[in-house]
Amino acid sequence: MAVLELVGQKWMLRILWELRDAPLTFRALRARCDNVSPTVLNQRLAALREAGLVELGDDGYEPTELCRGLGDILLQLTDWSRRWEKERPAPADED
Amino acid sequence: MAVLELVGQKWMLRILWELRDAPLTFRALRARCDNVSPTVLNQRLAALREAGLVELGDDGYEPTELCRGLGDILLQLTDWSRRWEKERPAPADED
DNA sequence: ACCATTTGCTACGCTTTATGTAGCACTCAT
DNA sequence: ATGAGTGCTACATAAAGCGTAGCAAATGGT
Repeated sequence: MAVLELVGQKWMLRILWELRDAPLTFRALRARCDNVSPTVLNQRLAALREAGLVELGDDGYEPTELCRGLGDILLQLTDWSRRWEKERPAPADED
Repeated sequence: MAVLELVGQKWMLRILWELRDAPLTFRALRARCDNVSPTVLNQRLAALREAGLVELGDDGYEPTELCRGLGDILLQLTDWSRRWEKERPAPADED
């Protein structure tokens, strides 16, 4: 299950999520991702580009056709997330 | 998108994936996850339990009802993964 | 040509997180 | 009591991430 290793890395899901509907420049994407350090962002984008999931176009980074299916799944994930946040036990205060 | 932070942590997707159809003991789960260090596994399981997604039953750790929907999404993710592995550009050799 | 702005991206020192091994406390069967 | 299984923790080391600063190239304005 190679995708779990790729997409299970920190920031990966977030990055793909932020690119879901419009291209973003490196800096804009960084801003969307809570100003993740450019070092990590670059590493992730490099991995995503090598995997053929993201490409750098004229308007910034955008998901490739290959990535569309993943986008749908991410949408379902966030749908599920909303339901989960309503039903989950503890309101997520840390200790 | 709180779920992205929870589930985007290292090993999280893998853990949920390994628990997809049968309960696993702490040690068995650890073995399935490439012998991830017990420190991290315990941290992740604690987070998943606090989130109400996983519980410790008589036969080991298992996803809760709340988690079922997520399981379906994970299945789709692995479906997508199989397609992706056929069509992706580089055969994933590291450098 | 010159300057300011924006682009993608890298370098560096520091903190956080993960790893790997060992082992504790507990339960249960023998 | 012994041995094997359980969940989980401690500790030192290695890896990953963070935050800030800044570089080189491209763009637009004067």
